[in-house]
Amino acid sequence: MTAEGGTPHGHGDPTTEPTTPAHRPTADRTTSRDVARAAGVSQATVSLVLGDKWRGRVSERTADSVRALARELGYRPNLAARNLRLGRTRTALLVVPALTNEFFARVHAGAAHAAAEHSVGVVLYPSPDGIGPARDPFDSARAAVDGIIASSMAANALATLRGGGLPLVMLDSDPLRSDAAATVNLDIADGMRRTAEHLLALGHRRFAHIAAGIDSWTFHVRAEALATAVHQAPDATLRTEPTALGVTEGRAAAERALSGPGPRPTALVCDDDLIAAGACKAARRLGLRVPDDLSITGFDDLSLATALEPELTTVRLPAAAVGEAGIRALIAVLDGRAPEPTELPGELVVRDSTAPPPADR
Amino acid sequence: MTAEGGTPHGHGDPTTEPTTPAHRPTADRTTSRDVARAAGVSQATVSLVLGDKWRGRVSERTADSVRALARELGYRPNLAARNLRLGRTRTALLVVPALTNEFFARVHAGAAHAAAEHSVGVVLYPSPDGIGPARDPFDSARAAVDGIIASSMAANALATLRGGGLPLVMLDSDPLRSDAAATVNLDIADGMRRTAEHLLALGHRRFAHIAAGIDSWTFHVRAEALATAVHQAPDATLRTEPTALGVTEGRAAAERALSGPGPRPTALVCDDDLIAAGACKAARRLGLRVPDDLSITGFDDLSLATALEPELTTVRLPAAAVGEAGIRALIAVLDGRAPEPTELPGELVVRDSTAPPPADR
DNA sequence: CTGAAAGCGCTTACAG
DNA sequence: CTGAAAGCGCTTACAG
Repeated sequence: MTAEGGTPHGHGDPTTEPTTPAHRPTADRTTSRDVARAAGVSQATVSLVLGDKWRGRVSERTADSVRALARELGYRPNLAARNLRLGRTRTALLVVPALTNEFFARVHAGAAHAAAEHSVGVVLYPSPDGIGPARDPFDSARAAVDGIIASSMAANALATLRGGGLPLVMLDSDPLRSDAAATVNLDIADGMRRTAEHLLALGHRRFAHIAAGIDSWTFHVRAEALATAVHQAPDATLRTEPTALGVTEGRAAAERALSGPGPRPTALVCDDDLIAAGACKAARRLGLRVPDDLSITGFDDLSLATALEPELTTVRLPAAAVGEAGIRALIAVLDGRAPEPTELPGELVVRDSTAPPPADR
Repeated sequence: MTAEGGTPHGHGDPTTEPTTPAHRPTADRTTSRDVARAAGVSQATVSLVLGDKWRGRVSERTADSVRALARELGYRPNLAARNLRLGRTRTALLVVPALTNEFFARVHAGAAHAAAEHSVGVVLYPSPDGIGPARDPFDSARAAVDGIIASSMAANALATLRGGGLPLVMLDSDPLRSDAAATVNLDIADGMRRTAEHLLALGHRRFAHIAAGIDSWTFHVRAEALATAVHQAPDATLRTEPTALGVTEGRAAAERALSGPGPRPTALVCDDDLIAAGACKAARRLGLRVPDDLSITGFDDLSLATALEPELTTVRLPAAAVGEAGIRALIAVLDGRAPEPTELPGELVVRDSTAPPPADR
């Protein structure tokens, strides 16, 4: 298996070009040596010119001719060779629970964007089991990387990641309990607090938390912040209904919350927008109007939030900014600089899925 | 910038270990040489044992000790060196228009899954401009790859991709006009035909196509197939309203289609689920009930399709299977085998957004 | 059963 | 202003 597949060798002019040795694993790709030969200069000169380090060391004329020949011959530097020589790859591994979740797709987009600005590559490793530890990111991604950025990983997923001895940047993870080289935090607690205060101000007192049943920092914080904020109102009640992430699962959990014993909650606080979408469906099934009979909030502000009707009140999380900050922090670490600790705010976006509870109308 | 950041060197035992040369770009990572030295064997033996090619060539005892030492020292092979030596990377570059579109996230998931089974890595390159040509995927992704898989690219995006001289597999693209090494097709036309026939059978005659205004094969086919199928009914009419991909954009286009001159269409055929979600919002704004007053169909069957109310009638595209087939085709090409041409079917999923037109009720 | 050697393609001191 | 040489860490014939 070579890069060019089964194509037979087809050397240039065998009379001017010395015969290559029999063992030739990399097929017929143009190398810097080929360019050097064509230009009548040394390999070093080619490297200097193409690496833009030639000023004052190579004549303008030579540089021009090298560049022309390189283009003509379709020369592309062999990255494996460069990486080996340089001892670094300028590539970061981004580990996320699942890319089909738009939040992580945005984190990736932000990371890729920031990385491109610094001529750094991003290799993605979506943890196969949704959340949870990748068995071996190094084996599976197979990429040579300089460092790792991991987002929103479950608590027990860290060990595997630290195995490589590579610098690790944690995103949306416990800033205290991490031995990461840097962290990028989201002020999740503040977002949840604002949500609760918004609902309390509307008059809600009976809350249900449709909570992602995932053992990760980001969801623990949501639960705690919600409980703390709700109980500021002495007469407020809060029950919790755990669910997997997803519309169907969220619907089932919301149905349980709405049809359980005791007085029905008037506000469903959901741990993300997918769950909230499910909660909206549950409400409709039970004949409850949103927001007239029931208020529902989400988290993340995915595109789903405005695709729904009514549009979701939710906490906007700057996912792309998280990815960008992650890359910047990693680059700082790799450059031996101290990364500036980052905490990104969320923003409560009030839309049409929240209103005063029915009793108050 | 080294892999370990600013940490100072900290060699093992300097009395037993010869001093390393001054220039040491790759910090203090354990190499196969270190393992060999520790085990008292040659580097070759380490390579053989760890590459599982030792049977009959190295004693069981030696192999065991090498493995133990490798683990103990935390040895990880330098991929750059291996890639250079082998002349291949076992890595594929996946180029998609935008990862925040769930369809492509699923294509990636399928590709990553199939790739992992074959110990192949996938590096992702989301085209920055949404659709359209990546400026230079090789520079930006910076990964050394053996081949490229590109999905649903605009017609003019191909040239850049072929620049590398690497084998190219095209997904969801024109099977005829491609000089790719292999293609994986989706039977888009059939899906659109079934959609039209479903609506015709319900009694619809006035159609509007809310069409993605993107110059790519996949959308051209949708337009053609719809027009052909609709015009099987001699009294059917079809107007087209172009839009960018997205909920907001789809809503605006649907509003234009619904409030244009002439009799109002009774069915809105949308080029994807996001546009359809926008169309649903447009209907509600105009006081039209879906599906009683207006039928709406989508394409893709994203999770959005069932998050909406009513749930969307749409064409399910096997996105993950597309990604898987892409990887398999690329591996076949790289191995010098002829890839089996693949055409994956779509499936019309009838849900609650389509019904007979109001006149027939 | 094991080791010494070559070489993948690149970049960077170093010598002229 | 330019070239010859070394070496990154690996794998694979090849020689014993």
